[in-house]
Amino acid sequence: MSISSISDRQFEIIQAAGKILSSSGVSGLTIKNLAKEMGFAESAIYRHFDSKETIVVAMLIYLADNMDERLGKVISNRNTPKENLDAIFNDQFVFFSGNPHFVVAVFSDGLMEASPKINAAILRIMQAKMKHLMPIIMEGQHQGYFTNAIPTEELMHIILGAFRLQMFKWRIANFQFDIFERGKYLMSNISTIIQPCKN
Amino acid sequence: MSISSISDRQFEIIQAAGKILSSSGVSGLTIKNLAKEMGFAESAIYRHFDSKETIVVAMLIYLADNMDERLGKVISNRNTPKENLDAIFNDQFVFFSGNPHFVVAVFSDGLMEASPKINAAILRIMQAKMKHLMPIIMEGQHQGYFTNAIPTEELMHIILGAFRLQMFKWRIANFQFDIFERGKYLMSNISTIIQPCKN
DNA sequence: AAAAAGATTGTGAATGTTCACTAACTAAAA
DNA sequence: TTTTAGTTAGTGAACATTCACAATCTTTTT
Repeated sequence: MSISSISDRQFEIIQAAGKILSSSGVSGLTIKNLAKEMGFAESAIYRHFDSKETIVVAMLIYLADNMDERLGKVISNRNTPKENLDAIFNDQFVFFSGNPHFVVAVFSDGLMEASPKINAAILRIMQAKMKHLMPIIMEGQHQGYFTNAIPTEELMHIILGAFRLQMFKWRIANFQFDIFERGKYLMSNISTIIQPCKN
Repeated sequence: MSISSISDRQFEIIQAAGKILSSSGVSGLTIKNLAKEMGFAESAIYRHFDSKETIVVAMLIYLADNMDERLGKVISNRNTPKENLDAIFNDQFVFFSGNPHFVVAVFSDGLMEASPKINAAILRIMQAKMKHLMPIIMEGQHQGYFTNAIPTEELMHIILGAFRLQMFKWRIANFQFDIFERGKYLMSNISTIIQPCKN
C-alpha cells in the first residue's frame, strides 16, 4: 500500500517510467523503452516488477502518498482559508512544475483505461486532493471568506475544473510555459471569483 | 475539410467507431472490433478509409462541423448573454447526452497522442466552442451581466474547466447519471458565481 | 434488349511489426 | 555456495495493413 516497501532500483524504474510518460506519452511507455531508459535488457525490468501494471500502480501510489503528505504539511490552521487554498495550489503547481510526468499519469485517461487497478489508483489521488481541499473550502464559506451562494461541492468542482484544465493546457503545450507563474495568476482569478458579495 | 464528401458507408463506420469508443474506450477501437461491429471482414474497412487515422479524423471533423453549426443556431442576439450562455451549454449537454461516444473522443488524450492530425482535429473542436463562447461572455461583461473582476479569457477558462470536469466525471461513471440534469445544475451554479457584485 | 466491360464492395489468408512476458544461462556479490 | 541482478534469445498474441480473388451492381457497346 505505501512506499516503504520499494527498493532503490524500483524507484529508479518508476522515475524512468515518468520520464518516458512526459516525453512520449502513455503509448510510449513500453517495457522496451523503459529498459532502454534504464540501460537494461527488457527482461531485467521483470527482476524488479511482476508486470507493467505493477510499475504504473507503484508510480501512482508513490504520487498519492507523496501528495497526501505534502498537502498535509502545507495546510495550517494558523492560516486563513484563503491562505491555505493558495498554499495548496501553490504546492501543486510547484510539484508538477518539477515533475511534469505526473501530469501525464494523473490527467491521462489513456492510463485509466489500462486496468481497474490503475483506474482505482488514479481515483485515489483525486480523492486525496479533495480530502484536503474540502474542509478548507467549507471553513472559508463558514467564516465568510468564500461565497455561500453555491454549495461546497460545487465550489470545489469549479476550482478543480479550472485547475485540471490548466494542467491540460500545459500538457498539450508540451510543458513549454511556466506553470508556476500561470498557476499563480489562475489562483488570483479564482480567489476573486469565489469572494462573497458584500451587500 | 467538411462533411459533404462523406459516403453513407463512411458515416456508418464512424458511427460504429463512436459506439465502440463509448463502450470500450480508445484502446478498444481496433479495426478488428470495428469490422465486427459493422458485420464485416477487417479488410472491408479499408475499402472506405485509407487508415484507422483517417477514420478518427473523419469522426472528429464531423463533430466539429456539427457542433459549429448547432452552436451557431442556438445563439441569438435577441437573447441576453445569460440566456445565450445557458443555451450553449444546454445544447452541449443535450448533444453529448445523445452521443456519449464523442465525450470519449474529445476529452480523451489517449486519442490525442495517436497522431498530429488527430491532435489538430481535437484542438479545432475546442477552438470552435471558444469561438462561440468568447463573444457572449464578453458581451455579458460589457452589459454588466457577468463580473468584470477578471478578464474574459479567465472567465472562459473557469467555465470551460467546470464543463470539462463534469464530462470527465460522467465518463468515469460510465455515463450512468443524467448529464442533462446535472448540467443544468452546474450551469445554475456557474451563473451564480459569475454574477457581478452589486455594490 | 442482351451481352460485354468495368467499377464497387465484399472475403479470407497472409504480412511485418510491436507488444508484454518467459526461460535458460552467467557473472559477481554475500 | 547460494542469491542477486543482469544477459541473450526466444514466445505467442494483437495490431494495422495488403493482396488476390469473387460477387454484385452499373455503364457501355452491339
